[in-house]
Amino acid sequence: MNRRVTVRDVAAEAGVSQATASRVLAGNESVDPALARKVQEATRKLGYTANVMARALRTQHTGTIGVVVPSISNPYFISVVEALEGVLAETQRSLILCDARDSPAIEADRIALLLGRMVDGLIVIPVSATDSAEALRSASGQRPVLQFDRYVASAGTDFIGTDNRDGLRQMIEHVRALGCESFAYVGSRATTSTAVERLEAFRALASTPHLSEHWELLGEYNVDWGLEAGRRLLDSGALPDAIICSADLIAVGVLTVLKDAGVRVPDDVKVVSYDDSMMGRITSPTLTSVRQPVEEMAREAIRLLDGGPGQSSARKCIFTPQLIVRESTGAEPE
Amino acid sequence: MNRRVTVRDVAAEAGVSQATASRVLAGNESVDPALARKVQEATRKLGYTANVMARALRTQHTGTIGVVVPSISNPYFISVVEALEGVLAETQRSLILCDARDSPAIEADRIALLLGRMVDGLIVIPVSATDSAEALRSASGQRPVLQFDRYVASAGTDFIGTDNRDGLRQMIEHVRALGCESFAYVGSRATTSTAVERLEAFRALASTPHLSEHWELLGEYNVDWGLEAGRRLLDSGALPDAIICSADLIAVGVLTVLKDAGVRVPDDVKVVSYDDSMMGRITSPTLTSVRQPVEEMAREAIRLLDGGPGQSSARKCIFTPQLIVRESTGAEPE
DNA sequence: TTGAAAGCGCTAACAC
DNA sequence: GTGTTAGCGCTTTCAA
Repeated sequence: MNRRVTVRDVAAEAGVSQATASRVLAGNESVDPALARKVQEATRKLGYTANVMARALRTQHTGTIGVVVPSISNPYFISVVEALEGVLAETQRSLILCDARDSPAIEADRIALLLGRMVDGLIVIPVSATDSAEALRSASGQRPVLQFDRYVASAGTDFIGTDNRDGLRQMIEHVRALGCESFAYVGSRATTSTAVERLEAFRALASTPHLSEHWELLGEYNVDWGLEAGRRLLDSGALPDAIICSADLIAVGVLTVLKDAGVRVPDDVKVVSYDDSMMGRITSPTLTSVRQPVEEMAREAIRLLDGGPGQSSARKCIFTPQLIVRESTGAEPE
Repeated sequence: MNRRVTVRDVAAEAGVSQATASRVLAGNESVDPALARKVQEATRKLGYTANVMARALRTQHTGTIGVVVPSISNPYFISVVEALEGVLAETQRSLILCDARDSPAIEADRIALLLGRMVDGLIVIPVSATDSAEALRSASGQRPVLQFDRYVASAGTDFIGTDNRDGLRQMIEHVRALGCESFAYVGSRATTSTAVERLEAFRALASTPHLSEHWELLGEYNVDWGLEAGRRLLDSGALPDAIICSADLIAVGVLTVLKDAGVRVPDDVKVVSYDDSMMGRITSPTLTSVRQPVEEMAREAIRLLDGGPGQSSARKCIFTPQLIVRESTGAEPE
């Protein structure tokens, strides 16, 4: 646990000034090739790596962006992180990740942490449409901030998301085409923009004038809620023709309960879901699910972030998702 | 995007020296209550938050530890991160997470990044038993470093892990008790300590003098490899009585292929796995899997890290895992 | 091209 | 109890 090796050490070893060493390390300044080589060698010999914090203190940027997700155990969020990581790697940058554990307080804390560590920008999937606003707003006063997937209007930051309404439309048209006329919606409580938009779209689309009844079960974005909701559905007596789940995590729970009760999917009831995460490919049956174009969204997110703060007002960029049909609505096993 | 507000600003606003302001902010020094109040007010009025990097540059610690995992999409690693996060939260600390994307080069890079950001310590699940050594060794010269789950002996750091040999013993004894006599092992190539230990244990335990044949399929820790291995098993003609998988991710792939081929688990073949991650609870059938005591391991990890570098030599702390029996070896559906 | 020196925002000696 | 000052490791004027 030796003292860190600093530019000063490198400079001494190479027999040049600190400034020269720094120039060589930066690469872009004009330095005598001979001296440059000496510095390179010293660097290698001493195993020098720059202290990012000290450098950042000076330059005000770090080549890292901070990412805060509501829950690290949601595979959809993980896929977002991986996509962002890929895009950043193209420009030699990296990301540091924090988990808000579904708590606005922890989220605010992590945002402050990242800001204090001088990330060049922040990408946040907000925990709450209301309680996340303040932290986002105050952060956006210091660094470019972009909301991803979920939108908090009052935060006043740029936003990348998808058309949840259209996603729901695709789900419902698909099962209607299969003959379904009654629907249950199993989603999360309306605490996020995605939850609100999906629920409203469901309400608008699920019932037509002359037919179909529908019902709604609202909880959280996790497997346990899916299990619970599945049980309630079963206890209520009659099942709908189709169960519309607002996330794969939830659908997984629902599917499990259905299976245990001997209900056959898709024969007895169809199940459609949202996210198209890895989970939906390992369940039995596999899940028909709405895929969001995560890679493209990630690329656009970094582009916006790099563009600095929105010129005048916050920019919104909405992508169109696409339904992927699998066994839970009757696709043949691959 | 205003200029940051600094202690200097707060001090000026409160009409005291920078040092006094800093003392008040630190809290533990003795300061005239009247002045203290002024500083508090100025802080609030200006919306001051300390710059963690500047502070760290001075104090050499940050209240954050860095965690590097081989792959963020492996739910077992995610469970480790969540456990660590919980333990750190108890002492108002937090963690920043980096994904090595299964590459020793990226891993080295992330370790340097974290070190440059002055984390107080590093917990690493190494990507490779050989290629991760250098980065770990050099990091351990600067900060306390602890290896978790996988061990790189030459790195010379402390280690927290589980007894993989015993895990395998439990798996095999369990299926033997169920009458299985021939086994296939589907694991990852021997590039990590866990892969090596599990494979060796399998070899030592799977064949007894008078009966049973066995075979080995070695690939990666992911679902695709499980799919591939499952296909090979099927193509080879006869199936073993039991398939021993070295990770849930792999078992999930194997199970999928088996299901598609109409092979019944556990009737036709038993499947046992390792990790007891969430995945194993959503597959059909659910997976019998070896659970590692992640919470306790996390707590011990932080304890070791806090204890500073190993007094003399590297400390190793080995926990005992436990087999959880589920449907894939015949447990009744909950 | 190179070096000396200032300063990013903060804390900790050391003086008063 | 409070202020002055040095310096954490780095980059970047400004002179030479």
